[in-house]
Amino acid sequence: MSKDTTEQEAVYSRLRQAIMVGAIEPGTHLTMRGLAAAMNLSPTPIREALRRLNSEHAIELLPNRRMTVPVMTLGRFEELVSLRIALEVHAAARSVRYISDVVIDEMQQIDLRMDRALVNDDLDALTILNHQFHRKLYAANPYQVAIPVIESVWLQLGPFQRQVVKGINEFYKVDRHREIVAALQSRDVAALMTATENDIKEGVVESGKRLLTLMSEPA
Amino acid sequence: MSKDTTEQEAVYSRLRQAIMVGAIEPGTHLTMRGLAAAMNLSPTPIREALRRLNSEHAIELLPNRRMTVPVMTLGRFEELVSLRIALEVHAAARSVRYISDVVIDEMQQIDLRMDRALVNDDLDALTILNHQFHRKLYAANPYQVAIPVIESVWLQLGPFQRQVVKGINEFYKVDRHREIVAALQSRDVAALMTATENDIKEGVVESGKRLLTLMSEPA
DNA sequence: AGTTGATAAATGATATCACATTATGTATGC
DNA sequence: GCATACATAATGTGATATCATTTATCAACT
Repeated sequence: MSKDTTEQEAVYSRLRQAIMVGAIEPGTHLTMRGLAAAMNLSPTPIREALRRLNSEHAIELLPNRRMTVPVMTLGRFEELVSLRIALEVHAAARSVRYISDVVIDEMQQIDLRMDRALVNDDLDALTILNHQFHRKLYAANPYQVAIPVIESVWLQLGPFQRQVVKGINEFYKVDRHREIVAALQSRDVAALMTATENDIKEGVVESGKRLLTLMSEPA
Repeated sequence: MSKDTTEQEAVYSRLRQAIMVGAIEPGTHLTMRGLAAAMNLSPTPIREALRRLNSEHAIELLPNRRMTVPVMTLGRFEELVSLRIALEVHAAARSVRYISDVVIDEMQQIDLRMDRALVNDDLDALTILNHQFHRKLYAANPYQVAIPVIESVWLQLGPFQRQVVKGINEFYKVDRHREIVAALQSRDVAALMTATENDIKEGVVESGKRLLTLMSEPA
């Protein structure tokens, strides 16, 4: 039995992915023994994975020692989105000088797959591909240190993702991705920054706000 | 026996603090059983703490499964500092509308303690207080989500911190903190942003670059 | 009927144990 | 003398056991 990766790492990736696409509903209680039983493992690797996710603020540790996926509020949502914009605009600008035609081409490939996912109404794939598209750009910078930080923000927006995406699938503008690509081709940093900001804003902000406002009104 | 906090958490905080002030030299090999023996604990809580730190990129996991504090390179350093500036300028701007006289006063108190630490040549205290000063500002924003992200960057700059601070203690301009305070008092966002950027730049950048250049030349 | 109190079940935290992998030190061969 | 092969020690990983705390269940009481 060749163990190239640890169980703990596998559990971590799996849960992380689930949270990132919003597969775990906010407020869900997570128990170590429950997850352990579901994955046929001992509680040990589970607990390690959960703690890592807690360190990244993907999972909340309640005072009772219970763990749950945090619920989104309007204030937190706005902060997370504006942080995401600040981070990604920064990372995009920092990547421009390392951009090559190969990278641009790969980004376009991902964008094409997004079109297909959109047609198939595959919202999880849409989210994952969108992340891939942006990560591809930031990863062009070889000394890059921003991606883990950005992914941490994606993670925290994750639980909310599915609900938001559901509401905006028809409004989603892949056009912004084309603007990003165009800015990269002409190595236009300013255009890239505004395109990135607009992409994030149009992607989630408007409908997210609308959703949260609706949620908080009825009470 | 009232356990208000877990062993794992204590180990995590302790190691994190040590890394943040640069007490652990880059390249040092960390073994779980070694740390466990040193702290009179079983390897279990140690491993959880180390994994959390690894998730935050404070500790590197080598392919041999060995763990170490990563060494700094010039490219990584520049990326980390520019990321730190982007993040803190953003967080500072986002905090202004929540600022009160109480917060400003507390920041000035911290700044005074920094003056004393500077006189006493207590470099670790200087680093910790500097972090406190900035965190106090960002924490004024009640919906704030940037602090964990910023601290993650501090952590990654940490191992390098002691060497840098040693080289710049006499150049360190606490004046910039006064500029930050002045900008807050007049609620001048633009001035706050430039003061924050200058504070970070003057604090570490110049001497850090110099150090890394010297280090990479002889080799 | 609803609330409270006691008991039982479940949970998280840590230590210990067992196993596979990796490192270290020693001796052997060239 | 130096490199290689082997044996031994050390290390990381995960399972199991144990304990304290928390949650759930249910009966008794007002």
